[in-house]
Amino acid sequence: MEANPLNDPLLKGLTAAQQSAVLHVDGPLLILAGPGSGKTRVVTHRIAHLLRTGIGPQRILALTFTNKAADEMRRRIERLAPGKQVWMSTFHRFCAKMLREHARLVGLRENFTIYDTSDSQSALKRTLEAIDFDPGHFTPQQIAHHISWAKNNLIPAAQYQPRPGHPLGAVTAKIYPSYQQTLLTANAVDFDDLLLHVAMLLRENPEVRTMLDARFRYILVDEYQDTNLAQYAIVRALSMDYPNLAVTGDPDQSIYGWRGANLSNILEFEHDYPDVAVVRLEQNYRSTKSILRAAASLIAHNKRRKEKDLFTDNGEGDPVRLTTYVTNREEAGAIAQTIADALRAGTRRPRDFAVFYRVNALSRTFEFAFRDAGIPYQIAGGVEFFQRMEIKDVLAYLRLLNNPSDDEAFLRVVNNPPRGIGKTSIKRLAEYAVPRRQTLLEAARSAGAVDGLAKKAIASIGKFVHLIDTLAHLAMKEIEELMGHVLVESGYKGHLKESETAEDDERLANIEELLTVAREFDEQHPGDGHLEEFLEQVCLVNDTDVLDGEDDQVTLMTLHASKGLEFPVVFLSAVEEGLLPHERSREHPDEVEEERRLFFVGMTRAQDELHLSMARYREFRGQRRLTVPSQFLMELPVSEFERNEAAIRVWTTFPGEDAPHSDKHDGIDHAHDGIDEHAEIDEHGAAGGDDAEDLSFDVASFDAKKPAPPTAASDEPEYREVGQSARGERIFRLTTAAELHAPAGVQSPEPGIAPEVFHQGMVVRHPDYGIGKIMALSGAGQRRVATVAFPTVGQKKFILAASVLRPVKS
DNA sequence: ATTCGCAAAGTTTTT
DNA sequence: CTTTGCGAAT
Repeated sequence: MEANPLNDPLLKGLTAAQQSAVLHVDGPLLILAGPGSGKTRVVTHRIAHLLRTGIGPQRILALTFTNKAADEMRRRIERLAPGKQVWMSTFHRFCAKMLREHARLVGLRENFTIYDTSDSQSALKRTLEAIDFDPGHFTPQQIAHHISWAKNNLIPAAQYQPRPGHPLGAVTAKIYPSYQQTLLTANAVDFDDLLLHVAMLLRENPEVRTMLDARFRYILVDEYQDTNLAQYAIVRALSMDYPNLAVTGDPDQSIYGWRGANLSNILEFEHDYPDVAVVRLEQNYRSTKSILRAAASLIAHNKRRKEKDLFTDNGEGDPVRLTTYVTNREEAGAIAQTIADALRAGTRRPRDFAVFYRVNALSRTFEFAFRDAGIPYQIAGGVEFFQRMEIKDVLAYLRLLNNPSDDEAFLRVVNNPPRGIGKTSIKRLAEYAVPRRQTLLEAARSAGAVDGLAKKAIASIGKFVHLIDTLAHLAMKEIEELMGHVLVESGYKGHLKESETAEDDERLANIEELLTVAREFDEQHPGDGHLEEFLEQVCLVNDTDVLDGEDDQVTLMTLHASKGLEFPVVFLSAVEEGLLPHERSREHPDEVEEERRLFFVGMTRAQDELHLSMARYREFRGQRRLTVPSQFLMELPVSEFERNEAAIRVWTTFPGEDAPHSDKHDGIDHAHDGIDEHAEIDEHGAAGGDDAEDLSFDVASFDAKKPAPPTAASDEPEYREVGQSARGERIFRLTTAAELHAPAGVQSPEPGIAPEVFHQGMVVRHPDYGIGKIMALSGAGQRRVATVAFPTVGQKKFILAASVLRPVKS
């Protein structure tokens, strides 16, 4: 080992903190790594360091959450220490391997099938039917989710106890054991079982635990903040005799609490391993100072965290931009326009940009905008290849060959293509199989003995069984060849070819694609008999792994999907109450903290430019809604942002001229609406706000369109005349929903709250401006006036007796 | 066995 | 506005 860091390629260019992590060999290690802090570099260099101290590669295990992360790590290790085969994989893949070795210990056979989410759901529904249980108003999905929760929390079916007074728990208690039996009969596991079985196996078989603990002397866990209790137990069990456990993570980036990730695992790591070495990586190499400052300011509002001092030597950069658009279409259009301009100017390429949103449903507007603007884009997480019907069908044949007990696979293929085995016949088979704890294929073999089966059905079933047996002889062949036989001999391909629809043509193309996947697998796994491996490979893979910087396109994705990535320019859209934080988190403070972390993750993806935006009116689920700015905006240093407020716009016309049209396609060139063309008006019609003095007029943007006739009850925003300027021009502004829904002249749908309720420093909510803080109060009684600071629009004055301000409980 | 129509519900989703 | 699931109808 080299002593001088300057000459050591593994230490060169690293900070003292990073070096200490790289050089750490024995004992527990906690690396608290802020966003963009060079974590992957530290981790890979540390593994390379372990290797060169003479530790065998087979003694090292690195666990990640995604295939992508594992692949990236493997790639970098290969560069640092060529030829060393360190075991790097996802938790689930690792557990699948362990479980194959010890399947018998949990009542499985080593050729078990891994059910994906839809297989599991279908198995659950089948179980409900089989035990003839009516879950009342609970959906199978809710029950599945709750079973998943139990598994993530290390509660096996036998130990599940419903909490008193919890109806869903009571229902789950009835179904969970039966569902497990269904899986066991099918020699199958769901995703959660992979972890649960291994955790239980380690707990109940000390000799196995001891052996594996000794086998994996050096364990490394990435994204430790996202581990759930089962993963925690597994890691813990493997690090008792050899507690050389290194975990990396950032409590501030934990965004999978809703899936059972337990933030306590990382927060309490020092408690679990008292002699832990803690390394904090707080220097950020990714973002500008202004971006980092904003992100740090936001996350500081979380309670459950470890204080971190993020800093960077990078430049100050452009200020973070916060823009309020009138509608989501304008938001998307303006973002597309901004990108198009940069592309035209040649300063950026498409792959430099990313657009984030909280929910997938918001992607649509962007798709249209990008298509219109002719900007190449890709969306993370569309309809996934391996979820397609035809792919699942073909794979189901292979699954059934590998594991004849796989009932889900049987059901999928038994009458596909149609061979005259209808619903009734299948029902009879199931009725025969379930009480005997037989698999459906076993029952099919004794079809003659099954009550109530028609002669024709018995013959068809016999033919199907024969087909499977014939194909089973080929199961040891290479995957591509096997798949070819399946496609032809099952008649699946022929059935698709017969039909002439474009849809089926596409399916055939997808099947060709699957054959290519098989061919590639064969090339990587020379020789026969890798069917099980192939199936495991394809069911533990996610197509978003394919999505990376290969293509030069703008990337559209959810905030969740953005974790671990970085982009020069990030647009973070729809920063609105109900979306960020999401509606469903409102009740629980913990969940609001997770939403804040989600926002933090999104912001810290940006290298050079961060653009936050919101729309005053958002079309969502077919409805146009007035939005409220996100409460998180209050926690950002908005005073140093570049703010563009386009929400409440003032148009003026000279006497005799027409007012602007309120239709969205009104001919007004919104793309050119800038801050200096508009000013704000408070609800009393008086100019106010920071920019009031700069009120300027935009006569040029009017065309000859007629103003919309005032309609009584409409959700459409419209332009209303609100007064005259000193020069006699008519002033219009876009109405707010509060006005639209209230009779004219009435400001508030409900009477004002007694003015004396308000006090300085109180947090209040305004229907248009969102959440703000009372900065000052003056006057008394009916004339009492509050000065309120809002994150998006600055300070506003309100006569309390008449205003729609409401105190916010906090 | 497919197709049609209507009702209901619609965070996020590494595996 | 979608997508999805179920039941009825061809």
